Amino acid sequence: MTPLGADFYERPVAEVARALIGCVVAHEGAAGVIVETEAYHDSEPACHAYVGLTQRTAPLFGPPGRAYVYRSYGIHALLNAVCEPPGVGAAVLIRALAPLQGLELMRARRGLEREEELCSGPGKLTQALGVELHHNGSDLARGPVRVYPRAGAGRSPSILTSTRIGITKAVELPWRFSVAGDPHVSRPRPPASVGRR
DNA sequence: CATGGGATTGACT
DNA sequence: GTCAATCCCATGC
Repeated sequence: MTPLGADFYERPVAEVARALIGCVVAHEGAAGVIVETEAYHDSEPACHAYVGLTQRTAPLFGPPGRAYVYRSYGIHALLNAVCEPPGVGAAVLIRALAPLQGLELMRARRGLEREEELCSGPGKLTQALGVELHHNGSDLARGPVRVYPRAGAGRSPSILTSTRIGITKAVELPWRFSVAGDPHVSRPRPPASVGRR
């Protein structure tokens, strides 16, 4: 299986966020299917890159297909995929996974048993996969954190479009994408009626 | 150099 | 439902 290349990420960030649903993230003996994402772009104030090029935001303005990992609330590492051409600050936040492989490793890292709780949130999935701050800027095609295309010939999942959560600015943008009815999506879960496609 | 604010989670009332 | 934990870094004095 060949990981997704830079060309996959070098297009409008909301488009990539939707396309990443169903793709697979793998690291260090564990992997999961992406069931929830959010898009961020330097043109809107909820995005870290809104402040322009700084030490913190440099990876966002770099080449697409790299990881942007940062610490949230002093506790959690959050994983993003950098998108759009160099010079544009944009990324997709990976918000939730359906555990696929390495479940026992995930349980050990999380200190939990229930499969639904292993990766159902952006801070949870990084802990379950063992993704840390030092992965910031790493290449998502070359690893150690890798992203693979949607598996097999199966139909694409039914995807809900809703507003992003946990932010205070630009809350109206419909840039949260999730698999309809999937139990691994983080809370609050979008209502089943919102933006179904 | 000091300060303030999070793209969250889990424990507790 | 409420709330604290805890650290990076952007900003302002």
